[in-house]
Amino acid sequence: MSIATVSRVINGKGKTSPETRARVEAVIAEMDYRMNVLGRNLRTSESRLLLTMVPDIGNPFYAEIVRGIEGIAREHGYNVLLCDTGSSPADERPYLDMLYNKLADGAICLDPEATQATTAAETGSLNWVACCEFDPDGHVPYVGIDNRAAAFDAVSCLISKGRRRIAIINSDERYMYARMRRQGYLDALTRAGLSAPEGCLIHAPGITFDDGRAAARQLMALATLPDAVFAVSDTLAIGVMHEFQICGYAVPERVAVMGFDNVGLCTVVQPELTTVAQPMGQLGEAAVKLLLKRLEDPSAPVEGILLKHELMLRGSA
Amino acid sequence: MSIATVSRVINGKGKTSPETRARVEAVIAEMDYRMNVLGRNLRTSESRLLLTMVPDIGNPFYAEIVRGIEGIAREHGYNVLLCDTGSSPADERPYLDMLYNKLADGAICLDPEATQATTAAETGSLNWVACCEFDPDGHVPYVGIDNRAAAFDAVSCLISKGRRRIAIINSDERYMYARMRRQGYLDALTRAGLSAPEGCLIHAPGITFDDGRAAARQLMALATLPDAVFAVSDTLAIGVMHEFQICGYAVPERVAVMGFDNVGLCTVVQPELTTVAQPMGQLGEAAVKLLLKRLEDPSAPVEGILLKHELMLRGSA
DNA sequence: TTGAAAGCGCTAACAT
DNA sequence: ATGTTAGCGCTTTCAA
Repeated sequence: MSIATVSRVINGKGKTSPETRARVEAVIAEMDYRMNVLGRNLRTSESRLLLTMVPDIGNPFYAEIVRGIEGIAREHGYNVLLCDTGSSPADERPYLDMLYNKLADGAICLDPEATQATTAAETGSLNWVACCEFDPDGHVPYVGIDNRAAAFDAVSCLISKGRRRIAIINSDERYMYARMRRQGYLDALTRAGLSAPEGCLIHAPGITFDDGRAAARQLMALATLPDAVFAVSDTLAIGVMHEFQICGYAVPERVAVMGFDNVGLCTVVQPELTTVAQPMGQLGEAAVKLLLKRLEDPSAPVEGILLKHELMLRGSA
Repeated sequence: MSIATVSRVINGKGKTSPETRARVEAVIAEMDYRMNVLGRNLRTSESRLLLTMVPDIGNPFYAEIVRGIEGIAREHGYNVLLCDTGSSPADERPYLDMLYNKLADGAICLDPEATQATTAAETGSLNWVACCEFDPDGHVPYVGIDNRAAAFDAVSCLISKGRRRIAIINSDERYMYARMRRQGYLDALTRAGLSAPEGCLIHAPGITFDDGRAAARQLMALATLPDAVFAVSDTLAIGVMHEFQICGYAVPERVAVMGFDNVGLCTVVQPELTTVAQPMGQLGEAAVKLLLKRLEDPSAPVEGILLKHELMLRGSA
C-alpha cells in the first residue's frame, strides 16, 4: 500500500484492484484521513476554485447573479468563493494575487472598478470574465445586457404614459453601464422631441438607498419637480420613492418612478416598483460558462454575450 | 543569489546585506516575479486566509456583519473569503475541507445549519467561531445577543402600546435563536397576563420576503386578525407588512408590525419598520477578534460573548 | 551573509 | 496492479 496507490484510489484514476481499493478506503475511513489539497494543487497547479469579485454584497442585485454562478460551477465540480471588494482596487489586489498563485483557477468579476483597472494590463494572462460591467473593446470575455437599449425602453415607457419632465438618477459615469444608460435616456427623449429638463441629470455617488434619497431631495429643491424619475438601480429608485413619499409627493400620481435590475425588493415596497429586469441568474450562468470554456481551452476566442432585458410594469410608473 | 536568499528578501527575515537585497528586488521587479503562495502555504501550513460561511448572501443582515469582519481581519493581515452555503450542509462541506487542508486558517460561521452540524463533532479541532447562531453549551467560541431578552423587550413594547392579540412569525425552531425568541415572546405575554392567541404562532419555512407574505396570509385567514405581529427577521416583517397593506389592512393602525435585526431596508419602507437592532458590525468584529485570538493561542479558553440589542421605535409599531 | 539541501503532501511517469 | 521516484515552489536548518 504505497502512497501512489492511495492517490490512485482517492482520485479514481489508474488501475486499482477492487481489493486494494477496499483496503485503502477502510484505512482512510478508520484514521479519518483527509487529502491535503494544498499538496495536490501545488503539484497539478489547479485548485478547482473560482473567485467571484462582488463590489457590495449588501446589494441584492449581486446575490442573484452569484446564485446563477454557483449552480453551474458546482455542476462542473468547481467551488465558488466570494470576494467582497468594496469597489476598492487596493482591497481587491490580494484576491487577484490568488489567481496568479493558482490558489484559484479563475474569476468572475461583477465589480465595475475592478473591471476597469484590470482590463488595462494584466487581464490578458488571467482567467477572467467580466459580468454586467464590461469593456466591449477589451480582450476580456464578458456577459451583460444592452444597457443603452434597456434605458431607452424604460424612458420610452415613461413617455408613453404621458410623462414629459423626466429626470435621470445615474451613478458614476466612469462606468460603461452608466454612460450607456444615460445615452439611452437621451435617445428616448430625443425621439419624443423632448429634452432633459434643467437640473434633472443627477449623478449619485453610489447606488444605496441613501444615495437615492439624497437625489430625491435634490430634485425637490428644483423650481419645478419632474413628473417622472428614471433611476439606474432599484436600490436608488426605492430610496427616491421613499423620500418623495415622506415629503408628501404621491408615487406615481405626482411623480412616477422607474428602477433598474428587478431585485426581489421591488415587489415588497408600496407601490411596487416598475423596473427594467436584468436576467440576473442567466447573467451569472453565462459568465461561468464562458469562464469554464476558457479554462478548458485557453486559446478559445474572447466572446462577448448580450442577454435580453425586460420591462416590468408595476405600480410606481 | 540562491532561492534561499530570495526567500529571505521577500519575507524580510534572516540576514541579508543591503546590496543583495537591492539586487534581488531589482530582478523581482524586472521579471515581474510573484511568489507562489501555494508553495509557502504547503511549507508553513498557514494561509492568512479566513473563511466566512454565509447562509444567504441575499439577506442584508449578513452583509453588515461581514463588513465588520473584513475590517478587523484586514487590519491583522488576513483576507476574508465568503462562502455562500445556502444553508445546505452538502454545499458547505467543501469549504469545511478548506480548513482541514489549511487552505484557510480559520472560519467564522454565520450559518445556523452549519453551526448545528459542526458543533457536534469535528469542531473542536478546527479554528471555528460561531456568530449570531450558537450553542452556549458547546466547545465553540461564539458571539451573539441575548435573543430571549431581545424578544421579550420587543413584545413588551407592543403590549405597552395597547396591543393584546400578538402573533409571532418564527423561523425553524431547530435554530437556537428561534427557540429563544419564542421564549421571550411568551415571557412577555405571560408577564402581562396574556396568552398566545390561537393560530398565532407561525413557523415560516425561511426568512425571505415571500415567507413573510405567506405568513401574513395565514394570519388573515384566521377568525380574528391579531392586532400586532412580531416577526423574527426584518425581511419577514417587511413581507408581512406589504401583504397586509395590499389586502387593505393599515399598518400600524389595524395591525402593528415589529421586526428584528435593523437592516438598512427598515427605513425605506412605508411605514418605516420598528425593530430590535442587533449590533451587526460589532458582532462581526467581535467574532474575528475571537478567531484571531484562537489562532495566536490555540489553547486559549473558549469564550462566549453576548452583545447588547436595542429597540428602534419607528412607524410600524 | 550566503548557499546547499531537506522536506511540506501530493501526482505522474516509469519500472516492476 | 502496484511500488519507486522525481519534483511542484517554498521555508528553514545547517554549513560554509
